[in-house]
Amino acid sequence: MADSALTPIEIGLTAAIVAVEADEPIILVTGGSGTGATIPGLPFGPFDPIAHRTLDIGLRGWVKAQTALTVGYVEQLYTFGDRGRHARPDDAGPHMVSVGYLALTRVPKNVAALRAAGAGFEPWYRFFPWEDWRDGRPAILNDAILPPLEQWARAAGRDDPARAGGRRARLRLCFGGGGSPWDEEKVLDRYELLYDAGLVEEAHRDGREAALARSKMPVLGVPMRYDHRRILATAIARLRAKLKYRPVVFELMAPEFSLTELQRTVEAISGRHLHKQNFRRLVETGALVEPTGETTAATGGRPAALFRFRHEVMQERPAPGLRLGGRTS
Amino acid sequence: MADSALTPIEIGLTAAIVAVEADEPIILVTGGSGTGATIPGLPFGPFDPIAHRTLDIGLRGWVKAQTALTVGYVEQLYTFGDRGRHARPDDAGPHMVSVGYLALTRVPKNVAALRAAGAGFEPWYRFFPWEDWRDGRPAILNDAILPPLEQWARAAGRDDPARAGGRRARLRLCFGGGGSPWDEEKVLDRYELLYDAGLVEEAHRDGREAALARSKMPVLGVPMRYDHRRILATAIARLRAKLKYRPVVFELMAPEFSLTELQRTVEAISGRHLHKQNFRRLVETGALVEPTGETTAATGGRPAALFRFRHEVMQERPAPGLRLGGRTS
DNA sequence: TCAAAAGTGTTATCCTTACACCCATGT
DNA sequence: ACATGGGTGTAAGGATAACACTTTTGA
Repeated sequence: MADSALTPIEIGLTAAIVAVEADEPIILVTGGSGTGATIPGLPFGPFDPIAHRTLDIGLRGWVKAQTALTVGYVEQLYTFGDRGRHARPDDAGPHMVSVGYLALTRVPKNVAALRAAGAGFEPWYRFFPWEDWRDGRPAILNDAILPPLEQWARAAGRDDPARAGGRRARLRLCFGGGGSPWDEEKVLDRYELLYDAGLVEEAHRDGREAALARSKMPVLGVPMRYDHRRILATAIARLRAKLKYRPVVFELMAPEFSLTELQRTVEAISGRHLHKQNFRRLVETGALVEPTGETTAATGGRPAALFRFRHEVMQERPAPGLRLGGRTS
Repeated sequence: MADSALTPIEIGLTAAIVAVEADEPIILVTGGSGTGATIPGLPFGPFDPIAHRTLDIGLRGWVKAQTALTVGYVEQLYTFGDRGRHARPDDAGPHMVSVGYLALTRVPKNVAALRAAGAGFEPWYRFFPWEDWRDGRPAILNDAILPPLEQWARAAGRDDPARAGGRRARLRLCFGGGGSPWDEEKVLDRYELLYDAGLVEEAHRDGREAALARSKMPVLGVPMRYDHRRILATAIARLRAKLKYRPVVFELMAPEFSLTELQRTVEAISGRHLHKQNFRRLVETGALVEPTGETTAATGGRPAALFRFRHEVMQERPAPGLRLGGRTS
């Protein structure tokens, strides 16, 4: 309980750097599909306590130095000290703790610099295809996810009926069904359930091949290095939640935008459709934006009025966000 | 962006271990008032990646070993890598990153064991007297907090009027007034504001004595070692928020309790009064508890019916908590 | 003149808030 | 009998969810 000698460990800062382009949320990955054969991962950098006073400053430091991106909003997500999760059981290398971060940015002009560094932006729904409900319930759920999950729940019942019930309840809470609605914020819970059920490649890699090999299931979504997909799941969940009570969307928008563009961006992140009128009322009654007076030549149809974010709201109201209510629309 | 050598750092796990006794939230502190002359701090232990697979397991490990407490709920709060915050500028010791945790427990029987270890439970409002609104607005706000804070906001206006406006807005958002209500969840924001204004001892210690010495202000609340009070503020804020959408209160209750006891506990944590009928309806419509059939000989007055937590809710509904609405009652 | 997207007005419903009153026990 | 805390029914107000329709441009 008092001071004692602490074990030396290395600390890495892992970032989910998010932007939105063409109504698609994208994240910066290294070693992705475009750049080579290696499995994609999130960018990360070491934390050097001598050069940087705080973890946040350290993160901004290496991101700026290595990617030439200007990240605005930065938020710490979670700290993982997992051995036996992203490390192999026989791994005897130096121990590492990684601090996960969410960072928001605008889509950059000079993608060339990133490509040179072996990095690029990828749509995040490649890694989580079941999270995009904008065109209705994704087919992958009924085709490839729920059947093996239900089998996984049943499988526990052979020895222990109560455990099967617990698994079924967990399944229902995470993936909806049986009265429970789909909750777009439970991204991490769903990923962890798939991990536990051995349906994502990472579970295999971490030594759970038993479950995976036994069922010969197709692996769901594009896997990532270490536990980076878990960090990305945390980032998506946090961003989806934060949208509702902090005006963070605007970090992802151009300085001027139409209300439909704003709605499309919110929909892209939260992965579901929103009711147009209600969305507009929320934005309006929240006094989150102000008209610039300009209009834009639309992609077709009537030109849209342009708006900009009212920075003042942050000093006016306690929780200025888009309190998107319950279900779909 | 790729792998590179990481700086070795030590990692400490710092825990805010919370219980509630006699309608008072208490936390475990080391070196507190009862035990000696040293300044109180939160208990902490090293993280040993060899002995423990994850950070959470590591925390449970040393808490169990050193305090003989059974902590139920455990939640990671935040990771601080601050130099220049809890360390002195001239500090050249080994660098340390501390991971803050919130842990909930029942009040223990054998306090003797804790005392022997130089630890004990203290009411958390000693460290944050302005956070307890159960007997109405605390006098300390008007007496000792708001006047110097307003002066601090005005002081910035001499060179830079806009900055004074920003400070005033921040003050209003954190401490209410001018239409903004008091938000009991902004515990951390308030502490950080007081820190920035030089009104807590920790700011002095960290090298901000200028502001403090200039105004010769009385120091607010009992200070703590390092940045432990900041971690405690984070813990209180998180717990107050979590109450509303997760049934965490029950970790702090005896297995059987009356509804008034439950309400008193929630009030103790959130630091404000609740409307009796509304509270009961919330508990009832939430189906969070079930009657045991027993009653208890009350402290006076009619005997109260006893209830127990319905563990099943966690498998039934998505976010089972006490959705305590807006203002006071 | 027609397609395509922008933009608006209104109503039913639920949830939150607040009120005021009755009950059972110990002294 | 009365003080003390336990326990309940019900109405007003506001926020949310859902509805269908008009307007303005480019092809």
